[in-house]
Amino acid sequence: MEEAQALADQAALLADRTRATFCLALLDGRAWTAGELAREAKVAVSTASEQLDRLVGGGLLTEHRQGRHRYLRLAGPETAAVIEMIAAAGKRTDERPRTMAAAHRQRNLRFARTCYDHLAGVAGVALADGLIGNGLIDNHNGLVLTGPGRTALSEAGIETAPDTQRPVLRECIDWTERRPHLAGAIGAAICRHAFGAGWIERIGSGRAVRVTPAGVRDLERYLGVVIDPAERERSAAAPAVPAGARRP
Amino acid sequence: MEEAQALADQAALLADRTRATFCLALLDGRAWTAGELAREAKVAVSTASEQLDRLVGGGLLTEHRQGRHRYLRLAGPETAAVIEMIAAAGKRTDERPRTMAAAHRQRNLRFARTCYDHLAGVAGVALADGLIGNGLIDNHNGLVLTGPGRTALSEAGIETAPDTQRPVLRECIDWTERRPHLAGAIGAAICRHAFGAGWIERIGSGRAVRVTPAGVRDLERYLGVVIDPAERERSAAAPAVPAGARRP
DNA sequence: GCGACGCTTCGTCGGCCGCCGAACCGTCGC
DNA sequence: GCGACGGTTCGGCGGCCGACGAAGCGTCGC
Repeated sequence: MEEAQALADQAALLADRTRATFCLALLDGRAWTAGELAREAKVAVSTASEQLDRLVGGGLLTEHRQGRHRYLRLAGPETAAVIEMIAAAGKRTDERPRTMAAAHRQRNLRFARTCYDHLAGVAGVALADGLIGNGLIDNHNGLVLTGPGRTALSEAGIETAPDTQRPVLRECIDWTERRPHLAGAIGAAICRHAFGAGWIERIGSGRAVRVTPAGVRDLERYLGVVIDPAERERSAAAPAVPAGARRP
Repeated sequence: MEEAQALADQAALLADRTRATFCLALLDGRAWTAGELAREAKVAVSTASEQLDRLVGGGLLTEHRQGRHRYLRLAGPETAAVIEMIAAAGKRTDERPRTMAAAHRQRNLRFARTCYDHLAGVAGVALADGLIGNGLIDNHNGLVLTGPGRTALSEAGIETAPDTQRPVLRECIDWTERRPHLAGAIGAAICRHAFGAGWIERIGSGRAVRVTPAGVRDLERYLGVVIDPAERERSAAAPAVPAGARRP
């Protein structure tokens, strides 16, 4: 009944190419202006303005007006997770890239990217595995930063005091790797610091990032995590995951 | 670009009251016929037939034709998770039930229900917590059934051999409790056996289930898990969870 | 065989929705 | 002040999409 209507309304927010483009762009966790988003989606600013109203009204986006600018960002990490999940569900058919440039772009994206406000991809998963293997993070009862972990992060210059009431550390399933990586306040702090310290930098305007030599060095030095850039070359093909447990 | 189109197409499958009704009904994990679904959504069978084509074509549903019947079910656990996630995202405004009957229904649903093919709700979370506390399930490195756990489940009559290649045991965030419960092949096996052995039974035609006295007894006897039916009375109000980490 | 039944296909209608351009409003810079 | 600029509002257009009924097809039961 009206529960169905609510579900339909919620889904309808993403069921449009223009609005979907907005949300995918905003998945990088940054705030965009209305005009930037209009250009990104190649629509008139008037169109963008109306569609953004709907997304804000539906609770997917939050806005922040400042002067003559209207800044928009995703409402929160859960929103980003929903969008990633639906997008991943549509990726059943792991289509192969058609051109060399596309293959190159896909390889970059698979290797390292931002997932809303934290790190994902092969490198993101490796980081999570490394910190758990090191004992800097304990996964015995949920994910918890250990004493040594807190020390190591502090020494690396990463703030470990949660500034909000969001979960400090939580898993986020990576929908290309199908493995968990680090989200939550700490995950975001690590990502923020990695940008600030030049450990990673964006490739072009998308969500793909590159791990810099300094990043490889400092990640090993401070966190004891080894990221092998050569791994990037091997992150080409999709793992052949069946499209859900089919039943006869 | 076309990634946005794919996302929009995927979301569009759910962005319709009729199709949403179908999917919500199918969340119970059972197979429904096309006619049943048409009646559920109060549309002509011709309409249902067409919409079901789209859902099957989009990969959300699988069909199974037998005689003059067309059985439909959700394509898999991931699909159910996506649907639950979007529905939960729309539930931001935790509206209070208006009538006594609605409050009663909500209480039942919050206490125990099926989440596609496994158990959720307060009871589902309690089951997960209990098995982990008991040491029957180990959560040190993902969720793994321990030796004693395998023995206990066998003695209870629950098959522990995975029959498919789906993850044996995995967490599934419960979107009313915001706590993990047991999904995966084992989670489904437990649920299946709980129905078969009369531990739980459906209330009406929805997803709500009741834990029978026999269920309470056997869950404690075989699995060492205590489910307190009185807890049902306290599962009325929604926990006041903020609608995502808003940013200033 | 025959009707009853479950489902599908087709044609059609109505409404919603996304898009644009034009006009307008507020902000910024000189 | 003025123009430039970002954004919003409004009216209108076009297309898509979901709804239905009627006709048709295959299956089941007698």
